[in-house]
Amino acid sequence: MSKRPTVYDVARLAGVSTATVSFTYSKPERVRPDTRAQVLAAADQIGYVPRASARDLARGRTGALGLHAFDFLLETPGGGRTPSLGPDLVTPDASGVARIAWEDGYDDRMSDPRAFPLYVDEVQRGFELECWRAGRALLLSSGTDPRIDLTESAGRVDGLAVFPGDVSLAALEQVARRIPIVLLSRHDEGLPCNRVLVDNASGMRQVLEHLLVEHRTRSIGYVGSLAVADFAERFEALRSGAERAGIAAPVVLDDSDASDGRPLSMLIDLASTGRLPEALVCGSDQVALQALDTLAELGVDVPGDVLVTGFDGVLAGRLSNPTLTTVRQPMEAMGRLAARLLVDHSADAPFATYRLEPRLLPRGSCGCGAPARALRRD
Amino acid sequence: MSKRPTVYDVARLAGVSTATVSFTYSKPERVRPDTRAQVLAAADQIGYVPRASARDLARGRTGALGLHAFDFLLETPGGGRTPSLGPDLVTPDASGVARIAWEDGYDDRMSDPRAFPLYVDEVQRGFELECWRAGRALLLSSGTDPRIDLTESAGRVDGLAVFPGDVSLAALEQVARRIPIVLLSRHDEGLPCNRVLVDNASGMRQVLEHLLVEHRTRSIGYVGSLAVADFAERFEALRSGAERAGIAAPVVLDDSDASDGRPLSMLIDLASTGRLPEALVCGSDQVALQALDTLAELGVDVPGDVLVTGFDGVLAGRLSNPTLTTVRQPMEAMGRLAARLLVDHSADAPFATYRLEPRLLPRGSCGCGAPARALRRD
DNA sequence: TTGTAGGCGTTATCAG
DNA sequence: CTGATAACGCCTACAA
Repeated sequence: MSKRPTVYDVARLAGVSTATVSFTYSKPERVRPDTRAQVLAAADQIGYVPRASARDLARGRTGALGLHAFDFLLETPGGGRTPSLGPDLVTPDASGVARIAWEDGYDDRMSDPRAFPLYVDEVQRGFELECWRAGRALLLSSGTDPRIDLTESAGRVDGLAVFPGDVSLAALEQVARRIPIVLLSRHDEGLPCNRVLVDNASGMRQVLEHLLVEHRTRSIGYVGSLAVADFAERFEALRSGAERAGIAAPVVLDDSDASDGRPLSMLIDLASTGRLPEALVCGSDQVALQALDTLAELGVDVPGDVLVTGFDGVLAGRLSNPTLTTVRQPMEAMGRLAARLLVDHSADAPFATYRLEPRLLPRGSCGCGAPARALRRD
Repeated sequence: MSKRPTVYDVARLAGVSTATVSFTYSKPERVRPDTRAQVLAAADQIGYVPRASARDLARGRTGALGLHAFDFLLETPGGGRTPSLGPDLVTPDASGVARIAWEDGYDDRMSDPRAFPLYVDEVQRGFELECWRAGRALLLSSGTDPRIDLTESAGRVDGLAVFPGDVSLAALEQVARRIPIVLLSRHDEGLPCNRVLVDNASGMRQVLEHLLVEHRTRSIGYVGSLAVADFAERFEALRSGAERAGIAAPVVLDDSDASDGRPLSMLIDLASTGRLPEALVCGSDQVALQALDTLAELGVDVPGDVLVTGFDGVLAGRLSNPTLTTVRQPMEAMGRLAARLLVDHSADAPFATYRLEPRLLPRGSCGCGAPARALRRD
């Protein structure tokens, strides 16, 4: 009795059978009101809380949806997401109260738009909202061990959305055989599942056209890694677009090796030798913001000396100086769509790729700063 | 065989017993390497994914931590969190590709700093980070039915953090008897659990002192509801502070009834009859930003005609015009602390209340706009 | 190191 | 509407 109470305990106390107890929780309408009241009272009295694991086991499904990311450290080299510790746990005083103050700057560091919200956070939010709508619980997971962790979370949910990251195709294939999967911004071929991704080529075309038409740009540099699939697509669109427009192929400033300290060394080289192109098209907002910092330190004026554009549309781009011209991905919509595909999943529906349209947001870093009141409407 | 494979299937195929299969996953070191390889190969072949519900049931715990919120609609009346639908699911074409474009303004609405990230989001982020650190999965849940939903999620996790909202004390008490609970910004008395909250009084004292000393304010209005515990604490601190300072008691502009359409009718009244106090101290950033909007529409200049302050420190306060003077809660730290208390929980440790120190951030809405470059450093 | 068998707490089935 | 009982899939002594 002093152990965790079960349906049996409740049933005995309420003078009913376990089935009645079960129904009381899962199908209230199928049990007489006063019986129900008795059961609830009994449950209350002995502190009964139904165990989901038992229910899920019996039912054969969990009712939860999952969103799996991989170690953030891998995703944002040098980024601010490293899970650093807060202050040590203070011992409460006699009255059970602990006051915690912070060393100067702690909460500033902890509330940095450059670290949050990022792309994944906005997608995640969309996923959350759609889960609430569907009345589904949401299991968030993240892992460094690509094998174990993915399988782990897969075993807990009825459907799983997966962010880009270092996971073995084999593991994904395995999981995809048991539950529906949605790939977010991943281009892995041959997996039996739905995909939600953004039309990178369209986004880049919008950037290029804007630069060519509005700013008469004739020379372009691309800043960013080429290793990630999304980035590679973006660069390729830029390259082929430049070719089509008859301007020089974009110089590539790859920063993928610069994970810490002073990144963007190639940018520094070009800037200090006066060989900067007229515009720097960056593979992501994060890189673009770094570039803005670097250029500012070098005394290069943006957009006066060089135009800069990003990709993603994170909030930090509205707080930089100058504000960042960028391509906004419909991040929340991507998350919503992913969740919806999982919720509505039917075994026989064919898999599809959903390619969402991004949109150019001209702002200060290309000299198209919006008027003042646009602060609120963007 | 066409059904979901289980340990038995794997065991049979690998020519071992189910115990060996189990060990292969949970205690790899206790099984001979080649046996292990065989088991994994067999699992791979038939697409075996261990079911967490069965494991959790057998083990008696889930390994996951939970964060429970209540219906957002209740929390942010008239706010932008209403889970509205995205566009309808487009049918993919023959090649399995669906292109989705958006009506104008859709993604603007969907990416509004006034709706995200809010207080809860930043706390949640801290909680997430700490979960990753501890290698725990995180179950996010939200519910309208305060009774069922809370119990539901409680049944799935080893520990639960609870946001403020409409939940019956009885339900919380029930759950607290089975698993450790941490209350976030909740002041419910008498529950056997830890609490993490912010020192509202300290925050308000900082605001008041700033207004009195730096701006020589002599008359103050309080804007916001008094129904929520946090808000009530803030108002009380303001009231008693004003009394101590020998200035008039703050006028209360309660907006709790104005859930839609034109809120802040009292503010409009005062403004249009020229009876505005010198400073409007708001109970939250959200209310403060609404006040800023309303005042702008009325042609009242901030901070010229009236000073405005908020409370929370959400990102939107840096994007408003003028930027919002506010008190920042260490939101991420609160989330981290909550998770940590759950992870480190030991049955015999006494419960405590952790009261974190917030900090004043003087900005434009009280005429203390930071210098330009502070955009990045705040 | 590996196999056997009982138990974890609920749900579902099928009578009554 | 309620009661008995067999799954559900895995873990873990205990034995071999």
